[in-house]
Amino acid sequence: MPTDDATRTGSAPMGIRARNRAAMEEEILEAGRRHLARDGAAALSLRAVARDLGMVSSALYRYVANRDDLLTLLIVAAYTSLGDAVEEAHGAIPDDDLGGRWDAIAHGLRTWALAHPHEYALVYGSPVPDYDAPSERTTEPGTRVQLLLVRLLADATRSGQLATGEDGGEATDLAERAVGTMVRSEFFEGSGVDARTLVTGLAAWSLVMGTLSTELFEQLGADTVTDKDAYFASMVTIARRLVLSS
Amino acid sequence: MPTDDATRTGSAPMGIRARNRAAMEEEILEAGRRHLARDGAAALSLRAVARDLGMVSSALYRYVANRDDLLTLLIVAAYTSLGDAVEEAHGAIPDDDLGGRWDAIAHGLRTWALAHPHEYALVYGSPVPDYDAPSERTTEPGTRVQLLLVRLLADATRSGQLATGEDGGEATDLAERAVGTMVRSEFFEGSGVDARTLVTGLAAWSLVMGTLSTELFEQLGADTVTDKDAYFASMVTIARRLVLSS
DNA sequence: GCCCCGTCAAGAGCACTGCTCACATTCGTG
DNA sequence: CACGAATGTGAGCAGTGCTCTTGACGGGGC
Repeated sequence: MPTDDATRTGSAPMGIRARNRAAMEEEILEAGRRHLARDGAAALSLRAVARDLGMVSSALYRYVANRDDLLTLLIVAAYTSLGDAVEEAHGAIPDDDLGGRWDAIAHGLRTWALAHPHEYALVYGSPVPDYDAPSERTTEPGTRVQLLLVRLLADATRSGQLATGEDGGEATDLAERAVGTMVRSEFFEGSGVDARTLVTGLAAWSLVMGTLSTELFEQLGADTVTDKDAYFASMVTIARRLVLSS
Repeated sequence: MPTDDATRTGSAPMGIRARNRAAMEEEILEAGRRHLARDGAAALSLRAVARDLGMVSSALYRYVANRDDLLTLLIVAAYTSLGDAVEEAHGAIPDDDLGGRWDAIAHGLRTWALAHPHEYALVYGSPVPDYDAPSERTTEPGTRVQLLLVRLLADATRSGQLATGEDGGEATDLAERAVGTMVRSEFFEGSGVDARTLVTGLAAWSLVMGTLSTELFEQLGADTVTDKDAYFASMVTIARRLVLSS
């Protein structure tokens, strides 16, 4: 009498291993995403995923090194899904409509986040305890949206559509200290973006992310905000005016 | 031969229950906070804190209904600790120095958050799976900082130190739709704060929270920001200028 | 055609978790 | 002082991640 996972009732009728490895990995990711959507990252259970796939938990280790590895797979999947969604929304706007591009990025982010709240929490929420994301696998897919932002900043700089900050040298000094080396890295090579602009752009981004996190993580209180779409739109507008003059 | 928690070696020599209930609850909270700081909320283990206290896990249920209840206790403790810290920082600034008060609130928040990262994540990070915070116990302590902000907005309105937004009626309409009923609630009774101002204030707050979450949850990338203090100060300044003219 | 070895799944087992319950002990109060 | 309420104990159930041994299968080399 089996004492482990074999308590599952039936199904998985024929030739599990007929499905080749790639398909199996795809199926695991799919099941993982289902469980993520239902229970969240911290409660993600390898055994449950295995049960879902009609196999015993230990068999899953043929495809996935451990729970952290599955988490990593889900993280890059989330980043990819998010990147695709935001890039698509952004791509529908003409290049010279900078304000429209900003709005498209922000609202695209929110639309995706509302559709995939747990995946949003996975990548932008509090880190999962005892899990370190391997940066060599996650940073590149996790930078795609930020890349759009930087391009937007560069285009705004080039076309002279940056918002005019009236403040003096104090803020510029602070900005230089904060992101000076970053703005002079090869990443910003020839973009014309200066530290002051980058900091403002990051502020706009933080404003949007903070708003979104507050909404998704339900810190708004129940009846404070009546129209969440209008609320987010207000925030996006304020953030846009921080960066762009148009 | 015991199979459960009794594998602890010794100690707890005399009269555990000599310490009265209140002291015991305090001790449980203390130990819970230690474990929270080490392992994070999602990994918080009742058995581990019981072990820490030199008793068997089941005994802990005399004081705490279940894991969620312990979590709730830790949440209100975190909110209280945060509220105390921020209120103290804010209290050191003269009432008429509105900009100073804003900075004190923001930097007070960050100082506390850096000192208690896991508690910050507990209250402002992604929600713990399968846990619903009982709002009747958490909202009141969780609103203290926001209360300071609202008072600041009211004072700025009263003394005419609000930043002058140049944008037209569109943004005002949006703001009205977003927080209209909130700004007319008894909470804002007689404060003079209008929807447009409230939205701007919430934007400033979201900007700060977004910045802080990004820093604490390590989404900044390793070598992007060189001077995190300067970075945060930049953000606080930008946020302040969103709201205040001074 | 056969055999050998790599791939894959199964299941047992270890250490941990939350939670419940029957039992024992002890304290404080009537 | 005695009794009842309060408190601590340990066993037990169901679940978790992960490891290890065992066994079934099947394709490539001879």
